[in-house]
Amino acid sequence: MDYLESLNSAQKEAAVNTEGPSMVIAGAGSGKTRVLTYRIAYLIQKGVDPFRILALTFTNKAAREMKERISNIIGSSEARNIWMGTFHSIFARILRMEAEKIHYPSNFSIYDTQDSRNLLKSIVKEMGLDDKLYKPAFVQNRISAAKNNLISPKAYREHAEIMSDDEVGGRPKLVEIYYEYNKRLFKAGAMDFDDLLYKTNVLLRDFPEVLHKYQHKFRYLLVDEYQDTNFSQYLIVKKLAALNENLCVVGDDAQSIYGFRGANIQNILNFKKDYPDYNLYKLEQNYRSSKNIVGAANSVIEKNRDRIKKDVWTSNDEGEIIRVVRNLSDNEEGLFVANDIFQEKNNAQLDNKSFSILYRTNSQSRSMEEALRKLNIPYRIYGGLSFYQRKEIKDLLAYYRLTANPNDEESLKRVINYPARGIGKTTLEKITIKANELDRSMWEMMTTYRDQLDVNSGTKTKLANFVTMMKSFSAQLQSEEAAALAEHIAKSTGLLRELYADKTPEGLSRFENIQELLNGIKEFTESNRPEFDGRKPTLSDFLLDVALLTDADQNDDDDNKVSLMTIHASKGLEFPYVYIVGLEENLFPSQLSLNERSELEEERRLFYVALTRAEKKVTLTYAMSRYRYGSLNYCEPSRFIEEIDTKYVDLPEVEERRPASSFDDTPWGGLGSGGGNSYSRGSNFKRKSASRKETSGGAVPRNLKRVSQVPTTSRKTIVSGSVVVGTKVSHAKFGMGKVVNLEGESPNEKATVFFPSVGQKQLLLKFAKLEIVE
DNA sequence: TTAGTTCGGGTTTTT
DNA sequence: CCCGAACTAA
Repeated sequence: MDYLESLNSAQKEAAVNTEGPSMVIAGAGSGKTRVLTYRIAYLIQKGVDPFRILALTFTNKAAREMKERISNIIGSSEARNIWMGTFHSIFARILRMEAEKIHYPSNFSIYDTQDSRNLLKSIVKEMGLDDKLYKPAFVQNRISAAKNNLISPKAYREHAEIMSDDEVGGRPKLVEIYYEYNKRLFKAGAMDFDDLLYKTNVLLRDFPEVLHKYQHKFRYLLVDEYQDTNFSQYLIVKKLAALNENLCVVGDDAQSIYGFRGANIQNILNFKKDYPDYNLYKLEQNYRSSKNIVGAANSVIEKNRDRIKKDVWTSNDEGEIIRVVRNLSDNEEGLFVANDIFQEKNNAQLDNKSFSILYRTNSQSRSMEEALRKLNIPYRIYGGLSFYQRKEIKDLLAYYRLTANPNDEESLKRVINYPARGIGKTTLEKITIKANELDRSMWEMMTTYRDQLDVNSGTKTKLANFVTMMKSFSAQLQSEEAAALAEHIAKSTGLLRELYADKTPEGLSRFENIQELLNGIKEFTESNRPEFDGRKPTLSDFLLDVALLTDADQNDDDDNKVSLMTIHASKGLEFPYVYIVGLEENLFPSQLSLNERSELEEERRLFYVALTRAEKKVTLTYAMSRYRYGSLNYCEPSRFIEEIDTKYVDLPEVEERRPASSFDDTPWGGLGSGGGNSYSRGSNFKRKSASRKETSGGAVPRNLKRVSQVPTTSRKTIVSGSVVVGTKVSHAKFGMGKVVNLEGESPNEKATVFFPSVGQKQLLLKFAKLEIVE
């Protein structure tokens, strides 16, 4: 077991003390995954049966990679037998096996966020409630929070505080929606994401023999990213670990970024209470990042009040100082980043995969993508609209789900008239109403109780045809292999034909996506995973797998690409060069976090996570204006920038009297022209932020201030209307040029100007202080 | 019933 | 800006 020698003493202690409860508090980049990997490898080499190890990870990809590493260490494929995966996928598997105990079909459907939102929408409508008040997203969050805290509809009604919250908010009927929502899920044989954990708790609570079975089965429990577990998950772990208490949780309170999803840092603090004689291991040496990055990250996280004291340090090089780059607009921010990556790549002969661009919201990826495409830099976006959320994929999957579980209402509604079969809204409405009346599922109304439907005979025939088709699929569920049945369904429903007929580029790509899905199913059918015990996987096995896939789980054949993702998605990853973009007030930190200290602190932890992804170099960027809701907004730099201890960071110079000089920071300004970007440790920057604290109100007055500033400084410069195509102008940096085009409306007029020295540039008139030459 | 259009409203992060 | 709901015409 010489592999253990590569660990430092704290890591090694954490890896080899396998008995009893232990908690590993692991600073960013401190080799947490290594400890977890080695600990499991060590267990197996000591003779523990892999089937008796349960390891809960944050993504399925993390699980897959860890299994691979363990296999390499122990030199056998035994590792594949470990129960390793996300909470959701592991317990979905267990629920499948135990489903009938809680009166669910073993083929229960898993509703994703969209499905459950649609269901809520129809419930609100059916109950005749105002959907402005009972917004589906709001209702969904409220119910999700309840479920994550194991509050049943009944407990919800009896909870005075919750009920009065709803009352005050003008939503007294929320609890009724919750009741109905659960009822409908049950009737549809479906669970939402939260149910997978909730129902597991019910199962372990109401069936002692089941609890005992799994307590005995799982002799060793490991939980990664413990800081991101919610109460529901906490309780599952506590129950399963109660017998052997061989529980190891690993986490870092400073990286807790899923509070919005019910994650509770208290779980880390409670550990002490639940297991008083636990072992605590602190991993504080960072192996990932340079001294500058570690120092910067530490100086930021110190600003949080709620935290466990930790002293993360590194013996790595000093490294490069953190850059802050200001840009005029979101598009120019993208151009800057793309140009900068291009340059860094050439200077140091680096791979694309050394770079990562991190942002707060998915919508920010667009300007980055466009700029990268312009320079032909290959990139890959993680997250956003994932493959499995695309319409055509969801449509086909809905057929599969309906085949496995005909009561699945959301799937039924999705496909009953796609491709068009003449079963329209009216018919569907009639079925729903009657189904609610008789307390039956829609499917039952279309089969057993079809006579009771008040529809004309033509429609009845159409319904009967649909039912016959679906029944024929269901009949083949057990006999046919997943891949064969999947293809059969795609063809005989007419869905494939429909997409094939569409020759638009989008249609083409939709068709390709379907092919890709079918290929994926084929691959799945041929994989022979231990959980199938040698039997061939069916379509419903595939569905379980697919419902819980994360986008991060997607593999890419060619992985030498720049990575683009949200900071949330970057958790656990590392890159030599990291660009954190959009560092603006109201974006990062998010506008919605500004009212609560706890939420602002979560944003700060998010920033901490972003910084600590980097090994060598961090570049922070922000834009002075950004398109949001389709219109231009002015932005202030994020408070997080100035929270970094100034010795680790280079701030841009801000010349207050000449805002247009920010052109110095534009990509073309910096590109090639060496000293173009002049930064100093910005005292101006500081001064500005001080004034911000005085107006401690919201964003609005600040933005107004910024806008009104502009005209007062534009005496000699071009104002709207004073320039036409052909006008000769002069720019402080680019020299003489000629206007070749004008677009946009005042005050956002954009001029395309040709400069002999640098070529064509797009300039916003109100920023670029152009002087008219003739 | 369908397809095509307009209109209004909403946008954090994710299993 | 992008989506879905509502409306309109065939």
